[in-house]
Amino acid sequence: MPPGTAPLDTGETQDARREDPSSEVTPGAGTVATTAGELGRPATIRDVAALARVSHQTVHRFLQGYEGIRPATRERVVEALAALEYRPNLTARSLTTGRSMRIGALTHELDQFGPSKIIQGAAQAARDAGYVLDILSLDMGDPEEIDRALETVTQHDLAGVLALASTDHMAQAFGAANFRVPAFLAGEEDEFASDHPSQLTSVGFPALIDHLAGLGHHRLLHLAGPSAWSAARNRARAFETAVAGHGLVSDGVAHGDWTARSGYEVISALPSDLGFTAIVAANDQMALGALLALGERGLRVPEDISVTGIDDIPDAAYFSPPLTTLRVDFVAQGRRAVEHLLARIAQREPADDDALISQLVARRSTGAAAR
Amino acid sequence: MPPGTAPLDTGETQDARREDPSSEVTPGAGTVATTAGELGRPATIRDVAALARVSHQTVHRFLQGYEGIRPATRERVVEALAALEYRPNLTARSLTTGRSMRIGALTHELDQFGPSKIIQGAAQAARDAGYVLDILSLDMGDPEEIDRALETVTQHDLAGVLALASTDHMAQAFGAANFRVPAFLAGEEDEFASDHPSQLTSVGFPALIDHLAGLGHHRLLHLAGPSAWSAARNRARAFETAVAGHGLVSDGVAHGDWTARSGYEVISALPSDLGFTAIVAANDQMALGALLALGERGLRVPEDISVTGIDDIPDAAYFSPPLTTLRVDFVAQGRRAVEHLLARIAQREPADDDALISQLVARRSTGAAAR
DNA sequence: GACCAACTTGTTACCGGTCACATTCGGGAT
DNA sequence: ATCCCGAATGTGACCGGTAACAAGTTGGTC
Repeated sequence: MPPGTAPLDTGETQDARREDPSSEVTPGAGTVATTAGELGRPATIRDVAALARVSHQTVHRFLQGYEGIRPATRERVVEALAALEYRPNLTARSLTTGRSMRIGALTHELDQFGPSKIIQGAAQAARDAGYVLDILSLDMGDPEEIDRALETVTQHDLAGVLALASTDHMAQAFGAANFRVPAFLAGEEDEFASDHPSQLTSVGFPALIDHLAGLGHHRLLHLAGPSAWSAARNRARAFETAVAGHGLVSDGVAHGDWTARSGYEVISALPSDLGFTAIVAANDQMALGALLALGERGLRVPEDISVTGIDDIPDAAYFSPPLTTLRVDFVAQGRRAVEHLLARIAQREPADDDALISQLVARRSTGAAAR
Repeated sequence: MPPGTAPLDTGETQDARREDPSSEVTPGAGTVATTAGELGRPATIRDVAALARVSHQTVHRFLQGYEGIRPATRERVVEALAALEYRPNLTARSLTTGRSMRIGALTHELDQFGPSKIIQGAAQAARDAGYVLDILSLDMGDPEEIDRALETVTQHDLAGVLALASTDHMAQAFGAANFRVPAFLAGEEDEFASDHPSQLTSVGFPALIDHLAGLGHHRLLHLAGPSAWSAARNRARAFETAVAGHGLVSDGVAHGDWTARSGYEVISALPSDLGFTAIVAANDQMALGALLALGERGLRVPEDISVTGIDDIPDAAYFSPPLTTLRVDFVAQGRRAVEHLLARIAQREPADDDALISQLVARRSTGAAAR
């Protein structure tokens, strides 16, 4: 279903008004009493009250779901509400209550699979709880960017802030920040650790290494992400742990920057005599680059060498060959982060969550070790 | 630089307060006069005024950049502002002014390359203009989703709404909606049309077809997107036009759904005797699927058949083989959409924009036509 | 029919900026 | 010194909800 693309147009425009003089207006009933949908200011609670010939407070009570309103009164309110197409002004509401129903999400690299999926999950969870997720996508690289974002955040009164930090730099900046509202600083979900509650080897990083070991691989190369990323470190650590646990040999760690290009370059630069028989890339993109580099070196995958990724991006199933990888549930991570934040906002303990466990997805990029 | 992934953590938390009793408090100067960063209510304009021994209006004037404030007075205000760590309350501001500095962006499929890049550009442009972009990612498929989103939009008073419609369904829903604020409904940027102002054949869709023609290809297959997407129709139309313009033969149009899977399945399902020598996919993902399917059919790319995509997603350069494609500037599209909206909000004419022209990126997936 | 409690409804003030208007201040001219 | 005028500053109301409290109704009881 998902499209690969969705660009924009020359721009149809539309006006923010509508002709619909379907309702009656009480003549002289206050300043406004505009007809529904007219271009004038939207109806307020007092306009509704005037039309219904009650006090604004009665309208307010109705909107709050208060039961003790006489049926006759209630009916007039309902009618006025409909006639004026009343919509509560959330700005005014949050000014008095001091609470808003908006959560700010500070993130970056939104064009990447992981972050965007996390945001998707977070947006879902927020919406389910009646909140709106305001996404503030930071442009890293600009050092002032974070400061400006924080400034923004503190001004738009938010119910809470979700700070999605991927790198140490961001984590540090967020950690030092004074958001003035409940904040939840989320970093890397360490779901690859082998000391996980679940001892199953059929899932998670151990499953991946187990899979490779079962195919006869002994020497493995880890193609890691940049070490400033907690995700990269966690994955590298999980790799080492799992390798050691299986009595295999790590042939060292090469560092890329998550991109396919870096995977390509790292593998291309390797000396001609590869000591390992399998490459465990820290994400699918780098695995993609590795596949290309291996092909150019005349090595077949998986006959000569096996390659695995992490994430299971949608395209991974259609690489040449289709990539064996660990599926990560980013959406759940985003949802969980919001739930934690909501708990914090409500000043209650967050629900214990199940461990997120990545799933091994075996495809054709892994095969029996050569010779 | 971009990461392939960025998951979350077990959740470091942080409190929204800070110990910093660095500033002096005027004893008894009003109700508040809290020390900076304390957990009490944030300082208001009146708190600042009390501390500076001026009226709230003077503080207001200062904040507005009013020049006519006596130096001595000004200094007291500046000090009070700093001491109390004053931050304007944008909620209160927009309540009175009736204007907010927030733009809502209705979109969907945010996990896809095109949409996320568009949003990135839109967020940039919005920020440059001092606005914040509130991203409302819709979950298509749920028919009520759009209605709820519209409800949300009308309640959170926004300066304007950017409706990014990819499909006819969404365009229709947005078109029928009453946003009550300036709105800009953006659809597919038709940058592939061959009747474009620019007659250059070195860019855009004609360049792609020209490239293929130059390699000796005569019969081409278009692997199109779902026809409910305006982008799919535009690209298909541009394909037909360009093909006709070069005296080539279109071998028909096959429809996918933008995914690699659909590209794979469509190409796999083709009869064994392919009449064409090149596949022009409407996006890179489908081209990826096509590459895999062709490989499985024993066809080499580009020796036996050439394949092209559209978008130039970052991974396309590392497909096996690297994909010849048209690079589309989604970021610019997003930026442009926001600029149009801002013009509409300011009730001025939008600046004429240059035509967006996709660039041919020739890589190794295209080669001389077989035989 | 009077009286009281419970139920309905209304009144007023407030949130934190902004706006329109009023008032006070300061310095030059007389 | 006095007067005047523009510059500087202050006052009060308002935006659209919400909250606290007050007032008006209703119904039941004696």
